[in-house]
This record gives sequence, structure tokens and C-alpha cells, in this order.
Amino acid sequence: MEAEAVKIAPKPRLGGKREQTKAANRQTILEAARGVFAELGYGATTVRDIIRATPLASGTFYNYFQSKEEVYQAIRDEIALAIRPQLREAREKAGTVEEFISATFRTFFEFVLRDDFDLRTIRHNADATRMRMDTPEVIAGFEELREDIEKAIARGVFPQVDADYLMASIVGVAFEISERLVRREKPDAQGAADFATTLFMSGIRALPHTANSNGTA
Amino acid sequence: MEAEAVKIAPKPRLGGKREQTKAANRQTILEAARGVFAELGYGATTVRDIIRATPLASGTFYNYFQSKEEVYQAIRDEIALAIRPQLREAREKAGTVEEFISATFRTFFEFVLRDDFDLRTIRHNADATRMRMDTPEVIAGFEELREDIEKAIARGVFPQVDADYLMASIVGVAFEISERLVRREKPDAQGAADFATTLFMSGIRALPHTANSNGTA
DNA sequence: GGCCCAAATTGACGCCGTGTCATGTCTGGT
DNA sequence: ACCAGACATGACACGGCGTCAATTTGGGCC
Repeated sequence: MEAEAVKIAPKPRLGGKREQTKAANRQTILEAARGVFAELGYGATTVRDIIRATPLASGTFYNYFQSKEEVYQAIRDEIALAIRPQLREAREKAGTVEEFISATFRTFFEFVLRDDFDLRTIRHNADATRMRMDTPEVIAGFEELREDIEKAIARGVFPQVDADYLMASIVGVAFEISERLVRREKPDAQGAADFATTLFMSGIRALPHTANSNGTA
Repeated sequence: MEAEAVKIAPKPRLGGKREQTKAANRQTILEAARGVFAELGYGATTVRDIIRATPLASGTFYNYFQSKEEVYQAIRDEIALAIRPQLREAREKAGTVEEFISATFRTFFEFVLRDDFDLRTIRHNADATRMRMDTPEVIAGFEELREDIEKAIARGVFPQVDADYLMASIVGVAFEISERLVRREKPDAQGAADFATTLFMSGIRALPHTANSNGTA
């Protein structure tokens, strides 16, 4: 028992060629997958398609991922892990409800406009069907939002509302509006954030009375 | 050429056994699919699984649907076609913004609580991943909502807001809250509708200050 | 009833994606 | 130089996929 401790810990040197290759292969697969998902759409993509877009052998794929679902998850999780700190930071700075809400929406919409993965990937679904998948890290982001709301309530910044439903509402509005936002001719993250913020702060009647999706007066 | 016109028009008698069997087969497949989707989850289900839950042969399946996606679409579309008239009727009666919003949410949440298909089907996805698919008829329902909002604006009932974003917001809140609603120990459609309605009418600050998802004071 | 054609059903078939595993190759430690 | 273990490889067995020639069924017609 005591002697084993020496053999365990396979010394993961950061410069080790082994680790380098592993990391490189993982990235190769992920990048190939991004391309294939974007080209064929998630549904039509097969693990074989991903491997073919790679110099690797089919067996190698399964050393890194169990299925295309897991690859997709990894990609989405990467995105979620990139935006979550930004959202947290934006919300932490908020001293008022309005700042909290406004910063959340603006950060989210700006990120969505920069990241075109979702758009290209999900759209290619057959016909008019739309799809949305929330991976564990995305869902964890939802929970973070709920926690931040609860903290804000505890600090007295927020009224004492149902944090779960409020989180759900923010998430729902953020995702659905962003879907329309990216399709607009001149996508305006700030405008979308203003709309959502006003809605949450004061309701429908306070929304700007001029804007229209077509720009028609 | 001229004689053919007589033969065409295959006389689709409503009592014809042909039509009856076709309709019955279609229903058989749809019901089997509902069961299999609920049991295995959408992702894991194969067309073969659906056929096996049926006395039919594999080839027959393809006389009715092209793929499991199409079966799923048919099921969702059926649901969408069932709720859309209810939503339209509820909104048509509305004389004020509040009635419009309130009726939409209440009707939707009550329907969701009655219909357990989504819940059982989508959940079974591997791990924690969540999924949502919007079929054409569902999307058509979104458009109906947008039209109703535009009509209400034209009638002067609604302020002149961005109907597209407002529709998206209502849809997003409705779906995300309903997801939480069905998981609550004592699901309360009216309570959820009140929450959403208040949010849309007057914003966060007007939300009831007592409710909490856990019921903890 | 008997006849016929078209419509619908059947299930075996060829194709392809899946995940595995025995074999081979390379890395890093001694 | 040598070895052990980690990793890559691709052939393989399995099963789902969509098709299609053969068969059964339905109904119009006499």
C-alpha cells in the first residue's frame, strides 16, 4: 500500500510530448466537429463524419469522447465557461436592480453576436424545426444567475421575489430574443438589452414606443 | 387521355376500409412512438424501436413517416394545434393588455400541466442535458402571437412596442417557467401566470414579495 | 360471387455507422 | 539500450437504415 504511492502520479509534465499530443488530438477533434456541425447540422452529423474531417483513426475518437453528443456538449460547455465569468463580473458590479438586469442582457447579447457557432449549427436542422440544447455547464450558468439573484435579495438590492421563476424569465427572454437578434439585418445588442431591461424594470407600457422590427414608422 | 378523367378521383369514402386502416396505422405508430420516446428518450429511440412496439412491418413505417424526427414533429404539432385555438380565443376576448398577457400565460401553463408528453420524453436525455425542439406548427403558434400583438397595437390596446421582441419574450418566459413549474411539488398554474403577468405588466418591483420556490418564509 | 387493378403491407437485403479490441507504435523512465 | 505502459490504428461484428420485389388487401365493376 505505502510503496504504491510512488508509482501512482504518472508525472504529467506540461512539456511532455504525451500530454501535448493528447491535447492536440482533442482540439483537432473539437475543431473538426465545429466545422462538420456547422456544415451538416447537428442531427445529420455522424461520429464518422467528424473523424473523416480529421487525420485520426475512428478508434481514437473514442479515447476522447463517447459520442457526438459529448463532443457537442464539450463545445457548448466551452462557450458557457467563457461567458459565465463575464456575466458574473457584470452582475457583481451592479449596485441596483437595473444595473444587474441591464448588464446581464447586454453581456449576453454581445457575446451571442460575437459567437456564431449556435447559429450555423442549429439552423441546419431539416426544414423549419428549431432546436436548443442546454448542456450541464449552461445549466450551471442558470444556477449561477439564480444564486446571484438570491444574493442580491439578501443584500436588499432586489425585492424578495421568486428567484427561480425570475431566473427562468431572464433566461427565457435572453435566449428567445437573441434568436431574433442574430437574424436582424442590423443586429443591435444594446437595443435588444434595452428592450429586455425596460421590460423587466417597468413592464410593457414602459417599452420604447417607436422601435419596430422593420424600421417602419 | 380523355377517358382517364373518369378513373382519377379514387373516391375517398369516409367509411372506406382503406382510409380507416390508414388512419389506424398512423395512430398506432404515433401512440407507439409516444410510449417509446417516453421510455427511452428522444435521442436513444430508433425507428426500429417504434416499429417493434407495433404489429406493423418496418417498411410500413416509411409509408407514414420519413424518420423518427417526423414522428416527433407530428406529435408536437398535434399538441401545438390543440393549444393554439385556445390561446387565440383567450387573447381575442382580452380588452386590455393585462387580460391579453394574463390569459396567454394561464392558458399555456394549464395546458402544460395537463400534457405530460414533453416532460417524460425530453427528460430522459442522457445526463443533465436538456433539449427543446420547436416544430413548424409550434413556430406558427409564435407567429400567431406576434400577429395578435400587432393587431392589439393597431387597435390601440397595446402600446406601440417591438412586437417581435415582445412575442419572443412571452414565448421565452412561458417555456422556461413552465419547465420549472412542472417540477414543483405543488405545481400552480395560476401562480405562475400571475408571476409572469405581473412581470410583464409592471416589472420586477411589482412582483409578489412573499412567494418563494421552497415555501420557506 | 368473380375478376381485376391499384393501393398498401411485408420482410429480406445491401449499405453504412457504431463501438470494440487485438495489434502495432511511440514515449519516457531506468 | 531496454522495457512497460500509454496511445493510435483499422478491421470486425453488430445493428439500424431505407428500399423494393413479392404478396396481400380493398373496392369498383359486371
